[in-house]
Amino acid sequence: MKILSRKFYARNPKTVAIELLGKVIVRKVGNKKLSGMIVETEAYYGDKDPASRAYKGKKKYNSVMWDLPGKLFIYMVHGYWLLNIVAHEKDSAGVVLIRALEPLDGVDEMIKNRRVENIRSLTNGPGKLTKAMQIDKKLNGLDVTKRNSELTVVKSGFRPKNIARSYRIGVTKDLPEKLRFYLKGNNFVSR
DNA sequence: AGGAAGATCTACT
DNA sequence: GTAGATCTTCCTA
Repeated sequence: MKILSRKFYARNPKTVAIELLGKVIVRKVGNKKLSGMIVETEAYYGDKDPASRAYKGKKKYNSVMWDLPGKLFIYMVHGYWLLNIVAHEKDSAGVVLIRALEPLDGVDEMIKNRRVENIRSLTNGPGKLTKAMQIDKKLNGLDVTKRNSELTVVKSGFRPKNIARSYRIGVTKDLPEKLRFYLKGNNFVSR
């Protein structure tokens, strides 16, 4: 399957968030392959977005938000790592948060990582999928457009329809715009 | 030193 | 379905 190019991410975060639905995240751990289809995303802007990590300006921990589109931005909230992909037009900041996946390859391995039996609760939340796929701070800044990366995003045969949108989840200061996108009816969306 | 943060789990009504 | 405890950085004072 074809890896998404840098150009794909070099657009408005909202556009990228919508188009990432139905794509597949491939995580390589040693010789094991874990993968899952993206079923839920949220868009975050730069300094105009009070919920964004970029809102208060460039800091050491968030500087990758201004970096090349297609890089990973990973940070900790309430004890969980959250997976974001940098997406923005030239000279700005922005990311797309990956909120939920539908597991494809390596389900056994994910069950081991998560210590749950229920497939449905394996990756149906932003903190859960990072644990299932062994994603943490070490992958911050990783370029997902390179074929040999430990984590890549590829096209798939899925043609998502029934895309629904809502306000972002858990955000204390949201924008007056619906920036969460998910596949309606999919069993793996977070709520 | 103290607190907030894009969440999750558990234990209930 | 909601409520409360707890999770681990990084920020602010």
